[in-house]
Amino acid sequence: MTELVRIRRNKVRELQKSGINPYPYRFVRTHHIDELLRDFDAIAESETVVRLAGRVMLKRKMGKSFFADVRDNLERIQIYLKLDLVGQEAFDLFNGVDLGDIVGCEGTLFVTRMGERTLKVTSLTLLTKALHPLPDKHAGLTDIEMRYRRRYADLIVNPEIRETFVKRTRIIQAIRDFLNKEEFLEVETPILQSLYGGAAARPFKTHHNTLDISMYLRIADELYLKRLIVGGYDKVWELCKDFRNEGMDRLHNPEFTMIELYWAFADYRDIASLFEKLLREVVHHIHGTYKIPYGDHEIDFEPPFRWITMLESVQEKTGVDFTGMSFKQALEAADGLKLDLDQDRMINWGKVVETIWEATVEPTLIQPTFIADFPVEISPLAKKHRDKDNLTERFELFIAGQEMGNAFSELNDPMDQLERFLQQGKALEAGDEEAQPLDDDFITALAYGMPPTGGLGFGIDRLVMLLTNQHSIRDVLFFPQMKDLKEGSVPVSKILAQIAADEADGDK
RNA sequence: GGGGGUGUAGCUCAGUGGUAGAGCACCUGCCUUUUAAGCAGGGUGUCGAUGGUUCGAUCCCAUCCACCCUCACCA
Repeated sequence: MTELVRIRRNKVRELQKSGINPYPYRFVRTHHIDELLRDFDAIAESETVVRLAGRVMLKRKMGKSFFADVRDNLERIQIYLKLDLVGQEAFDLFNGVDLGDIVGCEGTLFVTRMGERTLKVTSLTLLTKALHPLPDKHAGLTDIEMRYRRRYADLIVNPEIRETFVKRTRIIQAIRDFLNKEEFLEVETPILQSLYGGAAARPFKTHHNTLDISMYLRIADELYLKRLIVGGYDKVWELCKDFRNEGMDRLHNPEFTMIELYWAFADYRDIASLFEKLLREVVHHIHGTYKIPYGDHEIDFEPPFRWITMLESVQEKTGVDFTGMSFKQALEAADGLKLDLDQDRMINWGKVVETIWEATVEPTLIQPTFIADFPVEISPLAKKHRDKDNLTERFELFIAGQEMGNAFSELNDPMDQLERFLQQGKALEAGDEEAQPLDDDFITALAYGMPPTGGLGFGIDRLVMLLTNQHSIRDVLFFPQMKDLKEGSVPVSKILAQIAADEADGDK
């Protein structure tokens, strides 16, 4: 490794000695490569002189000429460079070019004997010398750890994965366009908070030196957006980076992105219609159709999505209707189902229903399905159902067996909300690190009166996974969280420092 | 946290209780329409780390580190 870098570094020094800057400032392009390929015949026929820039990915020497593949943002093209045409200086320059170097080329287009569309170079500029060798030219970079740790290298040699991230951006843009059209106001609320809330999760804690107070990275922006509804905004939303100090796996990264939106004077049915419409538009915008592949499945986003209550769905799968049962009756009924259930979790009627639902219904929800009317015990931020005892006005949307959104008719009774905070406070004192602390100012806001409001939160990372057919959150994040490398790794900077030291010695 | 797997050259990977291998990359030479260009020559390595067993360990054992899968946890 050191030897490979040293060879390239020596080329840099040789260039500098002969007055060539291996890291120049600017190169004016006339075309991107995709544009050249699109209008190839016309540009070739008119012998227009074009200028392109990109990274050298392949290089073939043929005596007094070279062929090379150059890639820019979107496309690759072959360049042809021969001594007669470019002169000895440029020929020698290109002879020293390594795979991974970035070059600028000027020339005209032609088609080779083998039928390859090619740029005949008349002038060559080295734009950046790469000191680090590129991964193998055809095996590429497959080591998943290296792909996450050095995403830039992954993006260089696996250009198809760039598509996933472009789609991610387009998905967010489509959502933003939709919400703008629906007259939702995009807002920004604090990420750094002196008090966290709005979800059950352990926060990341930090310290503000000047104020000498503890601060937290937000775990949700719910409580701030609701304050804005109190303040009189009708429809607000935020693209929010949230941070949760919890386990990591295929579906969880400590830093992730959600969208939360709140809509005054609306209830959870209004939210469901809005969400359905939003997904329909986004899916169509990205795929041009409503049917998309995900793993072995084909997901059909053609609305309306199925709407079924949690209790109905349980009855459908188990034949048992838990409606109106006492806690004891529910436990007995659960026992009769002969499922392998975690008994410790089933501490009340709502938990029994949820546990059975998770075991029997959740994995079967492949096509978009709204599960509605959750038990009140497991829905502390949702308003009680207007007609049904022990239930709340809440839904979650499931697609491909994964939760894709969570919505309520929001709880806006300050007395009720205070009680729930006090309960949470007890849990916090008892050692439940995920319990929510009392947010006095939020209670104050509710005391001023929050109109009836529907709210929705949905994870962007998971939506992107769904729409790009990816199965790990790390594949839709440019830079997923990784542990630092300690033993056994030799940082590139150490190699460069060694070479710098050797050069200093040599110059004496 | 439990279970399973992986870690060898810049990259992709073989392999062995006795001085470490291939392809590509890289270096030297030849080749002016090649294309995974070709031909001739050259191994550039902390075998993830630390201990142990052994005359001798990359290999066997222990501990640790990183990553992946899975279960548990998860408003």
